[in-house]
Amino acid sequence: MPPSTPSRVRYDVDTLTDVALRVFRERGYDATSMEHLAAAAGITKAAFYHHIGGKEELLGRGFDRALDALVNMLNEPEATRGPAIDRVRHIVIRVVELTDALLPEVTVLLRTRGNSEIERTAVERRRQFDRRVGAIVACGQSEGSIRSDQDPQLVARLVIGMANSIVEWYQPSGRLKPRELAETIAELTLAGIALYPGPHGVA
Amino acid sequence: MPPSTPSRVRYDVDTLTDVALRVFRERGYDATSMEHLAAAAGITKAAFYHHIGGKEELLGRGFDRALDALVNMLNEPEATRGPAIDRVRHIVIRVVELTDALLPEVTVLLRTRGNSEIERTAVERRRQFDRRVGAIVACGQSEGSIRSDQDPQLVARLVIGMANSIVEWYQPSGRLKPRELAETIAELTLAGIALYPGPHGVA
DNA sequence: AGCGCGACCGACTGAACGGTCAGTAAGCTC
DNA sequence: GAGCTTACTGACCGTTCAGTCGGTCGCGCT
Repeated sequence: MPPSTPSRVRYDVDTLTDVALRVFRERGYDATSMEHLAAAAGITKAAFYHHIGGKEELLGRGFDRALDALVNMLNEPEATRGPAIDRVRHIVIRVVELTDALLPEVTVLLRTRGNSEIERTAVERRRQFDRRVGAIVACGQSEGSIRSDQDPQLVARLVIGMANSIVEWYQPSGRLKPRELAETIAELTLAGIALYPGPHGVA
Repeated sequence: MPPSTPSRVRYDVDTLTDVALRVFRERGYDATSMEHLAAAAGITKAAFYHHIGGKEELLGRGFDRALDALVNMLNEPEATRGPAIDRVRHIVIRVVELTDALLPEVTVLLRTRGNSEIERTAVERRRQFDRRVGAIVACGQSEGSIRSDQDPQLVARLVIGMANSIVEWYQPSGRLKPRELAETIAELTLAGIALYPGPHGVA
């Protein structure tokens, strides 16, 4: 038998983490049993435990994947140099792209309630991400590229909140291409939906 | 003993539903046991079952509270008459206000994954809500009050998504008043965050 | 005073949970 | 082909879950 068709499919930690996060995204972490994961992977529950330390380790690996990608993105040159409004635009686009690439990981991260130590750590890292974006918004306000009539931290939360909200309905296999979606969200974030900015709004 | 200080606190279905939804919001529905609910209410688990039919009934009551409020809101005169851009603005503000007033209910609704029949029904009702908002956006595009370079259903999802995202961090007891928050979100939705709309964006 | 009833409790049940373990089969090495 | 390692299985463990049940308490009514 050629080595391209092995007699038995082999699994490793990363592959099983992929499977687990896909199921976590569909059913939610708490509603997913190890039997669900085993069935989705095509092996027994005990075989799962041969590769991983426990259910929560799978969750932690998902958190790390998502948070590492998000934090690394904030260190990209386009997110650290230039006018703050352009940096915010880049961040919004990259958040959407990363969500497309790591949809299960990001979805699970966003749904976490902080019920365990590992979840609370992830929530705290995510808060730090929001705070860094808030600092960039504040920078843009003193620069004059971003409107100064709103709290910068609140603006950051809302902008990131809109970008994050796509996990509720977005399907990578759908017709809507991630690039188009990212551009749309960046455009709405920066310019809003109104055609004539005159008569609407408060200020 | 005066009737104002009864020897035993009495509970009814609505009070217990309040307690349950508060805990569901903090821990998540699946991670919440009936013992958690009983402890939060100050009674035993068996006493809880004296008033309600089961755990899922509490969830269903939360769904109904949130969805009834949201759908009724769409039938308010300010959401059915006038320029579509003003109707969208009103809807955004009311969504924030309702989220403030029914924070546990709305949060639990938004986190639902559709694992049971009652959850799937709620998800479907929520989709119908989004679709009705999408129709109003489309109306505004043909009216000329909303920009026509984006898919109306996508715009609706994103606008509602931003408003919904506040459940992740908003606390009704905090310094930020719901009215101010609602105005900020409506303003960002309509006009965006950029100060000079010229050099930024794609189109 | 005594009765009835709704509210409530402690103790329980069967099922499902996360996780363990002894054992097996396949592949590699010498 | 003996011996070892890795991947995996089926049966099982203790715990926790949603939900049940027989009985008790206290209030209102007569």
